Amino acid sequence: MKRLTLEEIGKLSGVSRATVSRVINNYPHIRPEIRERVQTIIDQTGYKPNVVARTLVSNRSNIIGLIIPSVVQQVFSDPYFPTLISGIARGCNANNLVLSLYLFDSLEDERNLFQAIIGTGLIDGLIVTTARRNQEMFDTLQESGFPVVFVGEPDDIAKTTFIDIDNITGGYTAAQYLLELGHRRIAIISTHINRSGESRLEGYRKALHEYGVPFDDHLVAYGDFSLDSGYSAMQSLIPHQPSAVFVTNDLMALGSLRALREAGLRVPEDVSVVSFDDLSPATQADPQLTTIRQPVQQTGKDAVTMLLGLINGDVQHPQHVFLPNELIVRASTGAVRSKSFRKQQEALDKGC
Amino acid sequence: MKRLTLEEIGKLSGVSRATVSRVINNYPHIRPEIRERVQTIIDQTGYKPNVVARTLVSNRSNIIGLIIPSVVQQVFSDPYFPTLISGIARGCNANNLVLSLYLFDSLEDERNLFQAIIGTGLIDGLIVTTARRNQEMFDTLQESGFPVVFVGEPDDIAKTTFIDIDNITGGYTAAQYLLELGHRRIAIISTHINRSGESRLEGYRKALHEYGVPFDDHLVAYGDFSLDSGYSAMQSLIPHQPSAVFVTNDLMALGSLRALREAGLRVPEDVSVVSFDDLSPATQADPQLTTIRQPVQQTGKDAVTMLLGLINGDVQHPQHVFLPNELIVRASTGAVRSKSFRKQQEALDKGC
DNA sequence: TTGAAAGCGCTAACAG
DNA sequence: CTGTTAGCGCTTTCAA
Repeated sequence: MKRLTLEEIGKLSGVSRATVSRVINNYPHIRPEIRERVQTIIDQTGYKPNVVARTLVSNRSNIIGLIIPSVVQQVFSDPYFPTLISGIARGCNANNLVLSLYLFDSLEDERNLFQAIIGTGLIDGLIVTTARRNQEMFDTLQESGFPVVFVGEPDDIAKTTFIDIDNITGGYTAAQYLLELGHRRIAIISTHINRSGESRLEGYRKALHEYGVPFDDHLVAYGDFSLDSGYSAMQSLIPHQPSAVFVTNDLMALGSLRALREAGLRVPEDVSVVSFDDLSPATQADPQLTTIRQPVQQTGKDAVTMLLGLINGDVQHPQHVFLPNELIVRASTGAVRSKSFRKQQEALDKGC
Repeated sequence: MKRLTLEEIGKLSGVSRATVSRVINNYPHIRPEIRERVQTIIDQTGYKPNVVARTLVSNRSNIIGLIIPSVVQQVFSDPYFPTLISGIARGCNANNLVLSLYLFDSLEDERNLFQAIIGTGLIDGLIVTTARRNQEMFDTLQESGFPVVFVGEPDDIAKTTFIDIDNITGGYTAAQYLLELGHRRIAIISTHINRSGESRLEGYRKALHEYGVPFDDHLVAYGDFSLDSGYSAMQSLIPHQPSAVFVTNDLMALGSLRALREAGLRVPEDVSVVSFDDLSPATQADPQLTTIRQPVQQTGKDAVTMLLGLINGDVQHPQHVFLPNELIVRASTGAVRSKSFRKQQEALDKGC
């Protein structure tokens, strides 16, 4: 199957290659019969323009890159990234963009490949997730002046265009819900691996403050968004007897649930659990999780739109977008129970 | 940040652009001092060759595409695909390849985009998963003569190059294990959505046959690899009182577990469950699943190697690779219990 | 060992 | 409305 060229299509239809090009690009001023003749030949031969040649002259490849700066293996243990990717893919499909995916095995790979991406003319722009802090990449990116949209609030907001959900409000809502249920000993499992997790903690503190509940360091633990880290964090929290815990993503909540179960604590009878994300683990869990739903797909889709705006130059640069989130109540939360009530309950249980 | 060209680097170093090109491509016969001089300029200026121009002339983009022919939303509910993607990404990194990801919202998208991919010179080859049967795409692909590696056994093996695990043996191992535990009423939840699922069923039948256990239609149900479908399938199986069930992927096993729990059946005391994949749901489940581990990452990595061989022409075309799999025993399986034993147990339970 | 020149397939002035 | 022409930035003969 030899590839045809514009020139050949031109010859076949008795016109110049320029005219064929015009037909293909829907240039208006062409004699209808010529347009038709050329189109027929194109259809018959199954000719397709060479996008590489087109890219070379137009300086637009219509390819955008997605960088997830994390070690490959970790990326997909959390359904967050797959979901984000599918949102981005949606956005690409809607805008005739091709998506290139850059995942890395090592930080060295990351550095190398990253250098190979920018300034080679292959891609028009980049979406970068703030999965993990990486100041070096961040700086290189900023200096390059290359069109980039970050997904997730970066540390250095000033000159960055990014999209994220409103993490502070999300954290606030979660804590507020527990407070309204009467909980006062509310633990939190947060993270330091990116800014978004810290913002959720900030929202939690804000809610506590507004309800006059003192912030207690003993009730704060940190993980890295993985199931195992949630498990360990919960174990460290249990001795401090929280009546509720806000876990800043679903996967860590799954780990918390396991730790609680192993400690003989029931959810939600003994401890209420609110998590964050509302991805598949939330409904796969037992009990199903009360959680803050964030529109991950939408985030990805909007990131594409923003990037396209940046590339086309019709969107001004440092632009910040925050998407809303909402509380989804399921089975892992309940009203606080008094100590005496719990005692009663235990007695009852022993009666069996 | 204006992009430099070969010509300009040449001017800066006082040589022709051809020489600069040779330096960059490690052409051997260059005077060392010239090479050094040019290299210095390249380093100082941070010059990077335009990969698009290079692709145009060399007819090699070093981009490969990954097509997952499924509706976007469904793709990522199963960790199988994310894991596969990460394996493929690994393979790409190891071979200096860029990965383009094609996901679709609708079958129409699928057709359009698919047409737009092949024969445009952008990508060198394609990895296609047989997530779902799609004869039309399959045929187009075959006719095109384009380098393609399928992941997962296709229906039409003859002229196809593909990689898969040995599903028949996997199914056989699962069933055999249950048979050795003494189970005779072994149900199966399989699927029709691709050949791999059917092969697992075939292995199951083979084991039953070898152990002289008659195949019972009532003990066979089908799903689509989703959690919900596993849930429904298990519900339809429960009335036929299997003592064990072989579920052909982890996600459906999660659904089965839920159905069993709701029916008041304990795992593994009342029903043993063996699943397939050994991806994250297997260890997130309660009890953790006995399952057939398939090397999904490796499959992806090897698929890249195969594709590269096809592209370079140093691998002959219809090539079939089957990767091994192994049984991982966890907590969801146990020896069969006699009816009388079960009765006793129930009596005991009631004593509480 | 190096340079000049042709050309990959396309778009976009510029004429006519 | 259409053809001619000049590149886009690179690789690769072909000479020198």
